[in-house]
Amino acid sequence: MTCATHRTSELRQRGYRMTSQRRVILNILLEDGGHLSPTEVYGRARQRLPGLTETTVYRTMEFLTDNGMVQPSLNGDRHLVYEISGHEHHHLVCNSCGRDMQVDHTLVHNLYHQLEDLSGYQLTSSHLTFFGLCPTCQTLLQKG
Amino acid sequence: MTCATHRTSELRQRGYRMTSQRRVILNILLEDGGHLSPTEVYGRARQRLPGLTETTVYRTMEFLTDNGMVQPSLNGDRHLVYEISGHEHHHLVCNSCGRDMQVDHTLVHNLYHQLEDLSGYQLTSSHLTFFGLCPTCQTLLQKG
DNA sequence: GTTAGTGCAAACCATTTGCAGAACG
DNA sequence: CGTTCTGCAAATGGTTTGCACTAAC
Repeated sequence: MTCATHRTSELRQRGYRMTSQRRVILNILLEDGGHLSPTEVYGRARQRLPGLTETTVYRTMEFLTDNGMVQPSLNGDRHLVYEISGHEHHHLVCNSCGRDMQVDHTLVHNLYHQLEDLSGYQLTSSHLTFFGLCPTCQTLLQKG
Repeated sequence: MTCATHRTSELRQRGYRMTSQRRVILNILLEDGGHLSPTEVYGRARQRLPGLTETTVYRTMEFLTDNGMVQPSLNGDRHLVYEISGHEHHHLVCNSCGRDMQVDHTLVHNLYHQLEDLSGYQLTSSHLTFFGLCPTCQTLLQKG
């Protein structure tokens, strides 16, 4: 079963429909893998789907968010951006040198299950950033 | 040394000034402890400081963010909100209705230690947000 | 006195809404 | 066929900008 048909049936089960607009927007987010603003999504999607409107992009982003397929967040300019769900990446940032280490998602798995059990929520994604001092900066600070 | 004077000297060291506007806004965020939108901050701050403008609130929020004193994030409605830095509390947000549940920090404690052991980092703080569907919205979506 | 910061008013741009028609299943 | 979904156009509202004035130090 392909990615697209899987998502289609997922929507159908809930009484929604897979449209060309939703398919194109999903593919754009999948291909990019990063954060895109509604305007950026619109700019790319209209090339594949002339006649598409920004209104539809906004409504689609909200719809996909409600269905757990995309994830909203803020970019550095405090503007709304979206990324496809399922690409879990977490950050471990050094306050001193700014080094950013990726955190393996398997570490977070246990926490996920504990959270789901305790809250009743069905988790789809997360944004985790940890701040601290990396090993190098710890020794540098100790030397003074 | 009080909280306010500490922040004042912190700013002064960088060539900035502590103003009544910045002090009031910081206090409001400290007292609330939660997430406030620029409009909410404005609504509360103008009561203590008549004549304050929304422009100043926006500029102050950006300024405090750049100086690490407040933290921007998204609320459930995908709107920009701010909270004071240094409060260790984590979020569990429903993608559908926006309900936001607090996550007990003790849950995250284990993860902290695992991360420190594995990475060698010395953790100081974190910003954790989990997304998913709350129990209510899970049943609503299944009905369609 | 010098420079950072604020108020004001206007512009800007992202986002939302109502409604009629099109498309999906 | 019925309901969901989209396009259109217009309104809304959050956010930004330029400039003259005020206040911090």
